[in-house]
Amino acid sequence: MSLFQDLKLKRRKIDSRCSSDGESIADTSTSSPDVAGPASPSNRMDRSVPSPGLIISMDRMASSPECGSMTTDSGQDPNDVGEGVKVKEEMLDEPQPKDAIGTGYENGTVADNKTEPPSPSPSPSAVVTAALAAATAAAQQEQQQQRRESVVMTSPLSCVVKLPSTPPPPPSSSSLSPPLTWTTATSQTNPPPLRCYTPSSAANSMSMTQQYQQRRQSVVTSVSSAFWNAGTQTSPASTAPGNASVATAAAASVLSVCRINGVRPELIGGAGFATTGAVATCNTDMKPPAAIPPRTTRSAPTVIMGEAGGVRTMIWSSPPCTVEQSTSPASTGCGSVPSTVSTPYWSSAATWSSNTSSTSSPSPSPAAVSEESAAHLLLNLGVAAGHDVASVISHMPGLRPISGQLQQTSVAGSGSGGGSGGGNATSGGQQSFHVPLNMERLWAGDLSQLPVAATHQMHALNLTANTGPGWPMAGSNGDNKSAPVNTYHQMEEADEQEQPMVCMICDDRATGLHYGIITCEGCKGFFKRTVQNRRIYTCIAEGTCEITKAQRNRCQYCRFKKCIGQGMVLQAVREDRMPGGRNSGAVYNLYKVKYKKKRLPKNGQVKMEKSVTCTTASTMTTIKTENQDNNTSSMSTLVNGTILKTALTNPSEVVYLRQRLDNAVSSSRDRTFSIEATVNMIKNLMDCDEFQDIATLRNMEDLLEHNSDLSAKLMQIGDSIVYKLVQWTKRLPFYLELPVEVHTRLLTHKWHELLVLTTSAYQAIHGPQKIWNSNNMNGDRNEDSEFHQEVFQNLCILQNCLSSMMGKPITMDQLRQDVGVMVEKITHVTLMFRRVKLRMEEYVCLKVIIMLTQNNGNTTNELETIQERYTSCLKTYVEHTFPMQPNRLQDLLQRLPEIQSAASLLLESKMFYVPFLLNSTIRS
DNA sequence: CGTCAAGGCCAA
DNA sequence: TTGGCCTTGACG
Repeated sequence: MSLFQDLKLKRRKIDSRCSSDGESIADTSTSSPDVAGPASPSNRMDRSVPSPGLIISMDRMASSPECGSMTTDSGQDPNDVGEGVKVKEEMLDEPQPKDAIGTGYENGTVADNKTEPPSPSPSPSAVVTAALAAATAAAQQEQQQQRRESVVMTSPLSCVVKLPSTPPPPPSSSSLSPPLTWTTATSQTNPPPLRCYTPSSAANSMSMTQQYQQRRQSVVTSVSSAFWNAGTQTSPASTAPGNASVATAAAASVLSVCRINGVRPELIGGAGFATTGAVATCNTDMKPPAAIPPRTTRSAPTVIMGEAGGVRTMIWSSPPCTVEQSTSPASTGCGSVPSTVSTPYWSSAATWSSNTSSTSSPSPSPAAVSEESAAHLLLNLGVAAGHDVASVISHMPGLRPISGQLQQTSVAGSGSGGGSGGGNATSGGQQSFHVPLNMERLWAGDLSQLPVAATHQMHALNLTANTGPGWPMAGSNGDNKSAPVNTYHQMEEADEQEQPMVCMICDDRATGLHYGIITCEGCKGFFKRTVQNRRIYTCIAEGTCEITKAQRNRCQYCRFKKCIGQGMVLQAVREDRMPGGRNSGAVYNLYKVKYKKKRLPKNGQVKMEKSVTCTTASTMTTIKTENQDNNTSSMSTLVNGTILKTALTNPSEVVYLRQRLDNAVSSSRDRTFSIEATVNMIKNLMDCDEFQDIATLRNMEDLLEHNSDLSAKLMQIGDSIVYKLVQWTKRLPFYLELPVEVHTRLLTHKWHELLVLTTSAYQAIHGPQKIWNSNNMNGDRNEDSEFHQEVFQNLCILQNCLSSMMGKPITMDQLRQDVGVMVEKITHVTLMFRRVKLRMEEYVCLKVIIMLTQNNGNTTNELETIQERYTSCLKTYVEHTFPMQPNRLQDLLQRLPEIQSAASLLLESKMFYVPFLLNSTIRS
């Protein structure tokens, strides 16, 4: 008997003994987002949905200008802050994990000037760097608290609310005019630890109180926005009725009122569509561009289930093989179509939503969902999805489960019931309400669905979260040889040869692991045929048909939905239909069930216990060590034991562990990725990249028009840049693969290179294609002309912007002297990218590569490994996509030093150039 | 070489 | 169309 049989048996036995499992899960649903308080241990499963306490607190923070009033709560004297340094110390004094502070913060302070790159005007770079560090520090805290799963949700907030409520005494130095604040106000003897406390701003025309309020709010903004928005789909505003973000409302609309030709869409599977747009990033504080639509990508056959006229139907989003252009690598793999947006589900859903309001829908008219309800729904998605969503929904006017009643889950499967299906909606722990699952987001790091996923994984593992004595989890050292364990062993051995494994879909006799879960031959074949032939099923009932061995053929729709819900992986069905062999690691990573491949020995239980008996606390350390030692073996170890063990000892960590495992899987050096894996990796990168967002700064008009508040505007832009970079970092697939302090260090030292690359790439990809760019006989001279024209154009734009901003003319000579070389370098890179028709796929790889490039020789194995991974990824992509351009990869990589050089000049320049250099929208 | 998870075949 | 059985081929 293989291990999955073993696991199945165990689960069944434990299920029968631990019927309270579902109750314990359901308990968490009682925690309302409206109730401030520490995160419950149950909530720890969810890495993304803020704890209720967090949400409320941040809402208060964001809405109240008197955050400082909370200082009394933490015992701080509101007046006991005279300068920014004090603030920094307070922030650092927070009872947070030491490693949550990290070196990045220190690097980010101007006080630590030795860590700053040489700059004639260090303040500007330090300004952004410090803000970056501040925001990242908050992110660190968040990540730490998430990793540690300790209830320290208030810690990041404390660092904010401890900001003094009264202004610091005016600094003695500096009486510079506002426009020069950023460039020359830096006093080497009195460096601002945070850009918000730049002493020079004392010269501003506004009162010190006003300045201070502004600065404090700015800190609040930078810290809070980076914090709350990290990987969560909700915003603090979501908790404020009437103030829910557009994104939140849009997402709620997707959940509740969208129609495709009258069909309520319901994403039930596939790599799915992923949006990194509004929902994930909308921030009322930072005001990201509202005009930018949610960027949506698609990578795998995606199935949308909906209903029309009471008939459940299933729609293949689009023929996966026809999405890609002929030049795209994905043309070889339908299972992993990348990149280009094609009929995005979520964004289209928003459109549908808006259309719904103006057109009559054949389906029952969508209930008007209040924003408050929508916010509540979103807030509860992660927490309640795996529990008792119905109870949540039932309290929301206008919201109802799809089909108007509880239905078989599409996410967490049918639980212990096996073939009990959705009819039995109240069985313990069984999810009864359909919640759209965006698996791509989940795998990309958005773990807002984590409780569900964890539950799912538990089911997939055929285990329960029960960690009671009935489960042999610590037997290796002999200290767990309790009677229950022995009893269990005996029972298990006795049952082992009696009970066959059962299909997770229909409870028929299972024959093994098929497409990610344990199924029978029938369900295996059914799933394969459905995916291969892209069949469309409908359910004449309500999409809640029970799937058992006897009834499985009665409703294909519900059968397939259950397949998806139970975790069968669409991508595992091979596009090329090649028999035998193994699927790629990328596909295998999507599997819900990972188990020991080798048969257990006769006394295998003992050995297996050895592989799963580490304590949870040592899990991360174990992984890290394994990664450092040997990727292959560590992966094997992870697959074999760690996830299983974690599932046993601490189910809330399973998904996190899976992410580590996924990273480990793809961490093998010298690995040549398949094009499918490459496409998936690139797609993940693209999903987390706010390309436009970062290359098109907003509020430029404000910056140009109101020079009285210039420093504040610049600070806001700096905040925005920092915020976006931090958010990008946190969405990176390998985010959890590196310590937070490493991320901080990388951003601190690489932000300018990232911005230059982003700007150049955006200009090349989305910028105007100059007319002199084509059809000229004299190529060299034409390129030269193009270059000089573009440089001149950029300088003119810069000149106009600066003149407008500063209220006085800026001579071109002065401009050339200051930033001429830098503009030339950036322009050169841009032109090169434009000539080679740089693709987004390449850009996102270059971005990661350049960030991980260590110029000081301090390259670590981890960074190197990740960088090599994406270099290999880029190589595969380029070779596959541009087979006729053998030098393309080299050409692209050769731009990186140029970017670094330009970025270095940017760092040395006056920082008020940055917005204009980076903002692609003001060009052309 | 055994294992295992793909796809294929074909009778029902 | 289903599903039991077979073949295939990567992997350890």
